[in-house]
Amino acid sequence: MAEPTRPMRRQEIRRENEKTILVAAEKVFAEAGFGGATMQLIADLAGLPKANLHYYFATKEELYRSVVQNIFEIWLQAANCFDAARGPIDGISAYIDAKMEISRRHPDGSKVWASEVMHGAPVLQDYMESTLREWTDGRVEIIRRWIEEAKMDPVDPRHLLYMLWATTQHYADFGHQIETLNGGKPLSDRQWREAKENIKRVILTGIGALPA
Amino acid sequence: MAEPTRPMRRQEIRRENEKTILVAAEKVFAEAGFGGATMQLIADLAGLPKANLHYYFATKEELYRSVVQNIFEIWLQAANCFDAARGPIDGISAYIDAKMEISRRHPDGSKVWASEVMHGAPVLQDYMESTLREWTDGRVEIIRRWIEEAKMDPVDPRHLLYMLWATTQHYADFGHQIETLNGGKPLSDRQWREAKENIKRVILTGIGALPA
DNA sequence: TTACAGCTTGACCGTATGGTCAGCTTTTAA
DNA sequence: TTAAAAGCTGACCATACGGTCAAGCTGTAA
Repeated sequence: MAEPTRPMRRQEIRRENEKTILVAAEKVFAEAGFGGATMQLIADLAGLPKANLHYYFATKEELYRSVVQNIFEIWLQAANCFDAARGPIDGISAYIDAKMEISRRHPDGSKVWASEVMHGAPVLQDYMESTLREWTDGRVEIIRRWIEEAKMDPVDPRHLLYMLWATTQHYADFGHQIETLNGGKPLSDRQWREAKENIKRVILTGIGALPA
Repeated sequence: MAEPTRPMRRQEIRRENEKTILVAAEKVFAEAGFGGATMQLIADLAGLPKANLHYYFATKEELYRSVVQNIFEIWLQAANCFDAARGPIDGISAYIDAKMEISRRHPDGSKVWASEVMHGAPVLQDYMESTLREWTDGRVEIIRRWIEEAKMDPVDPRHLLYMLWATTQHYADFGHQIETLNGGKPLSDRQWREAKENIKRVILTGIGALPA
């Protein structure tokens, strides 16, 4: 755009094209599902010939796997909020904020992830049985400690985690439904803030971390 | 099975075949998504020739629409729990029970519904803009009254509803993830009961309907 | 018994899709 | 300057899919 056809570095070309393709793919996979997505659709959205996609990603499955792994990384990063926290108020608040931000900024990625899990996690089974399980076990331990230290009521840590996942993820996966019920308009900044505050208040109060 | 080829009534034939096809279709759509599902797969699972499916359901879209409408009916029925209730404890408890029962008994239907909404509700848009909106507005009004009557804290009714939907639906849509984290085994009767109780306690306490 | 309507199905068709490839252009490094 | 490596792409292919249809079968009602 700026410079008239400055020669691109190999590295740049690769990085840029892979990025372009991944962004397009994420959107198409989110909108149509794996089965409904076509390489042609992704290529059109990326503004590249279909054969070019196959140069960077040998198969549709490989491209899909890349998209799913990408969002999984983001998802795991949000996990860190949990660690440094001194108690449930800090930790869970930060986690809800982080997950809601993901739902807002990466709704397509969230949908792809949800779709993947819903269909039995054909490509992510390994991750789920290793990384995800470890992560979950770690947080369960943290929550258990909070309960021992009387920082919250004795709530089953796993079901609490599911509740956090479900509630935050819902704003991405069911965003269309929420939008429809919101008069066809996306949630405003204010509404997102209210959503976060409601979730935090109900859950933190519900587990006895905040005074009722 | 019982009688050796007793001649079937026309009505019976139709009802039975439609039922068989719908059951098979629900499963295949849930597992593969609309795009990934094939009429052949559904036919095989139903134990009928593919051409026979097209006799009862002209197109894949029509079959899909029937499946989605079916689950939507069930979904709406659970709504009634809300109505007769005298307060949030009764109403929300019953609703959580009903929705969790749906997640347990109709996980495939739940997934199809989730998938449909995630992909922008191409066939259900009308329902969402009429039936679902009316239903939602009605419950919002009920919750608002409960708040006025000081039966619960002033929580935003919409975000509370989303929380109920999300949390209960999660056990169907992300059932595979939950199962994986449960050591590869489905939740037991006891675990389902614990799930329900945890959700109820956290939410009802969180909205100030139960004493902390 | 018969004639008709509804049900069944193997064979078939057009199309769209994932994937391939040969030949071209551009970058790179010596 | 040059030759190899990397990137690009139009044309092509085999397959699988949704859908059709004509011919046969079966329940129904007179």
